Amino acid sequence: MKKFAAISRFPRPSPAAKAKVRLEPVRDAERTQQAILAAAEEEFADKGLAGARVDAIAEQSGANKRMLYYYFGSKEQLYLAVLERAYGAMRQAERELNLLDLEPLDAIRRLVEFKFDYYREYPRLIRLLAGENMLDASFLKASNQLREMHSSLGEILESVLAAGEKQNVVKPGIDPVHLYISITALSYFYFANRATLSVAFSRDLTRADEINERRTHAVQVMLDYVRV
Amino acid sequence: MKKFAAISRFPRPSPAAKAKVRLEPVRDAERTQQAILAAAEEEFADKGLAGARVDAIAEQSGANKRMLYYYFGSKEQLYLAVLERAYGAMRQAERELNLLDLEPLDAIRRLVEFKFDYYREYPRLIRLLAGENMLDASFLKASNQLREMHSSLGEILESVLAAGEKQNVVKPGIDPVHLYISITALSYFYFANRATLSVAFSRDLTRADEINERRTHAVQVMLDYVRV
Amino acid sequence: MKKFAAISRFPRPSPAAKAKVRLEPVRDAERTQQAILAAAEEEFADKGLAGARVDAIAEQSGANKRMLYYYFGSKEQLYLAVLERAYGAMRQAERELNLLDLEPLDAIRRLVEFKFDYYREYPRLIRLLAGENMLDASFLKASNQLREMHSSLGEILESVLAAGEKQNVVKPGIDPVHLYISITALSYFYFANRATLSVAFSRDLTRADEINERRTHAVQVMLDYVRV
Amino acid sequence: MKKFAAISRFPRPSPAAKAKVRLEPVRDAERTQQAILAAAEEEFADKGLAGARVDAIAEQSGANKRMLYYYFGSKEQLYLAVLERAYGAMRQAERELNLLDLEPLDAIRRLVEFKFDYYREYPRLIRLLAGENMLDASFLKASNQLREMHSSLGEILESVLAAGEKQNVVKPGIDPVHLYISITALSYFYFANRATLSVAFSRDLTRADEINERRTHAVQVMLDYVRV
DNA sequence: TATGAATGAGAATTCATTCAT
DNA sequence: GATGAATGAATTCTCATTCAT
Repeated sequence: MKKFAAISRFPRPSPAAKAKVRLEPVRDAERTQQAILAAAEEEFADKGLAGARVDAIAEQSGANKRMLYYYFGSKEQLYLAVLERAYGAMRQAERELNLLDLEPLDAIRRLVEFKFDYYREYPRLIRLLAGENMLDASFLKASNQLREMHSSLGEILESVLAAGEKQNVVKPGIDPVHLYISITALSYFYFANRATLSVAFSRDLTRADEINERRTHAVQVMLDYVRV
Repeated sequence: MKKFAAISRFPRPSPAAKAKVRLEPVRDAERTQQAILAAAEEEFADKGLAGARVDAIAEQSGANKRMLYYYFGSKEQLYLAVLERAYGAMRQAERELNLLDLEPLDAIRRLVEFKFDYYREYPRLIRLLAGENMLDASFLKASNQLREMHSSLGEILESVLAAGEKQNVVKPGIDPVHLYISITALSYFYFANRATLSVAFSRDLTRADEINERRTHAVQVMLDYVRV
Repeated sequence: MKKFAAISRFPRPSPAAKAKVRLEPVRDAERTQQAILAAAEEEFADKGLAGARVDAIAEQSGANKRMLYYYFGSKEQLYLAVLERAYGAMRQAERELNLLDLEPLDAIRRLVEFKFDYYREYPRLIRLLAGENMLDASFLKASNQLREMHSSLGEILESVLAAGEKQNVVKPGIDPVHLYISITALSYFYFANRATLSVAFSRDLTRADEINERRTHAVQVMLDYVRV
Repeated sequence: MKKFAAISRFPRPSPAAKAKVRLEPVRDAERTQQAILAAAEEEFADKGLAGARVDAIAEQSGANKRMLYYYFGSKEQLYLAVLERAYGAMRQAERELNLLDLEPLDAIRRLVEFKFDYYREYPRLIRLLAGENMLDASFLKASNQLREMHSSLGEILESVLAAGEKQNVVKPGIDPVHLYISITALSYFYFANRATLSVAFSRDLTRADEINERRTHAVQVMLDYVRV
């Protein structure tokens, strides 16, 4: 008897699928696709594109392997679908931050915390991005959908910094792109490399108190940098 | 039991291997092993453990595929040997920094610059580490050699910070481990994710002037953070 | 849906397979498995576990090599399946002998003849057992299925001997296990070692008249032993 | 520092080799060959021709792998050499039995006991023979040396039986070849199949008391058969 | 006579993908 | 839409044997 995998809360299944009554898992296109995507996300995040196994995804999703090709065409296209969904969800969340409504320093703090919290709650994204970087972002580059998803944060941060300068609370000359990269780096690197770092420092960096301490640290570093 | 001669600052493939020139069949165990290691480092850095191809390593190294098993036992053991060499070389280089001989703020700057320069010159290390993190550092954890290679930088940074506090040039209460992680993050993330970042910001982050700007930025961020 | 009829007394390769005729690609799991088992039995009996070639089994069975792993997992597990089938069939045949319905001496004679005839008709079993003995019965020992297939003949022979003693036609004190071993030995050794024996005695022991003579001899030896 | 493997007591090294003072194991042709033969005998007995590993033999013998080819030419020729040595030693031992000097029934008993004891003390021979039988005695057949080593026991047993008949202690009409085969079978099968038999009867047939009981049983069976 | 490095032909196993129903 | 069987091209690994010293 087949079971569908739990579906990640981040890239949510469409409301339609969600509203469906859970009956026998037969002949429900939307639901099958979501189950495959969820299983694929896990597998690709865990093993990378090369290490992922189509068989594992099929089994984990509860769908027949043939369905995977039916809906997505190939392993690579499935990988792309996963990437688009996860990456798109993050970009969407960023867009909903409304940083321009905040005081400049609050906006910086908000962004740092958002990045940190997002990665903490959705570590698969980090692994997907790490894998994609090992592929030189070749799928990101090839994706029409994702090419159009430029981070708008560059421009938004530019406005934030400009406002801060005008209010004399932010030092002048900060490159918004490098600022964004650093904000992301402080969280991403921590979550991406917890494994090797824990070994290197003989200190369990996966504990909740360590994580909270890191969050405070990241905010502090970035605020110290932007403040006048 | 084999021992390697002193390892050059970055283990790099010999020019011969790089040009895919077949080694003349000199029966030189050391040379063959080095050629295999060099080729393997490149392949594993490029493709990760799962994506790497033993055949490709053999061909690239100019050695017979059988030699790879003769000397290293299996693909995974070869991967471990590569990791140990690359990781060990970095730790060794860190040890030679002699940060304690510098003024506290100079030491911080020196460390940021060192990390940045090391990754810039040896990007394969980043890719190896990224791959290893996707494996949850399972090989790092399993390696006796590497387990003993705890970064000594935790303690060294602690001394640097203490000295800085005493001289009243460093703010109190900084956690040396998180400081080290942030220093590393600012460089690592940049080099590791240049590919996706360049897409996201439509800006070629691989150009030399961008890289230099990044270096300056990283130093600034960390100094702003530690300064009193 | 195709199904094979009850399996003939000795699992033997279908004539089709024997003639190396490619099965038409009917998608019939049961049939494919049986074809693989039959081909594997022949190969393992011929060459032993180490000498058998997975490629040869695949070709002989008419199935794709991949199917072999699909259904049996590995060469060793396939070997085990073959062993279980062949060994189980013999134990089953033994169980159907109903020795207790016969007069004691008739029962002994019946058992000797049965063993002899079984090995004569199914020489692959001898070769499988010889191979398995060279592996110290490691697969027999590891098989849950086979562990439970203790020969019941120990107890049955015990009853036969007891009845014979009571009737004063069998001498007392005979160990049923050693009796069984000897009965088996006289047939097994002959068929297993015909090759070397024929050389040693410059006498073709594979001829039908030699075989019949041997059968008579074996019966005589065992009856002379048990008779009072 | 290399060590030579212990050399089996059955096929003994030549006296010359034996008299050598044990110095460093360099450049002693005879000794190297004996070490290789001893290691090969163990490996071939354990694994069969197909399962045996040339590397294992070389390592176990303490000799360089190249030496193995230097002295024996190939894996198969080495196997043959092992077979010839082991088989020849048994035939030689048989020849030294001098059965004709004994009373007929004593001669039979002597032969049964000899076979039993020889296999007990030299179980590798059983495994070598079992392996060779799986190869259809192809090496025995091909060996000039072994072809000439017909068992003389056929003729000797014929004389023994004739004498027994004349003395009226042996029943007439016994085929000496089948008698010899049965005598061998009762011991060989027991030692060859102890592994599977122990499993089948849940009884440890490798214990010393079991073995002694078996010896008595074998003598009894054969004497009951030949006696008038 | 001895040694360790090297080789190429296989052998087992894996994997993404397609077919027949 | 869905399923399980089937496929062939890789892919890792093994092995007997030979070469250079």
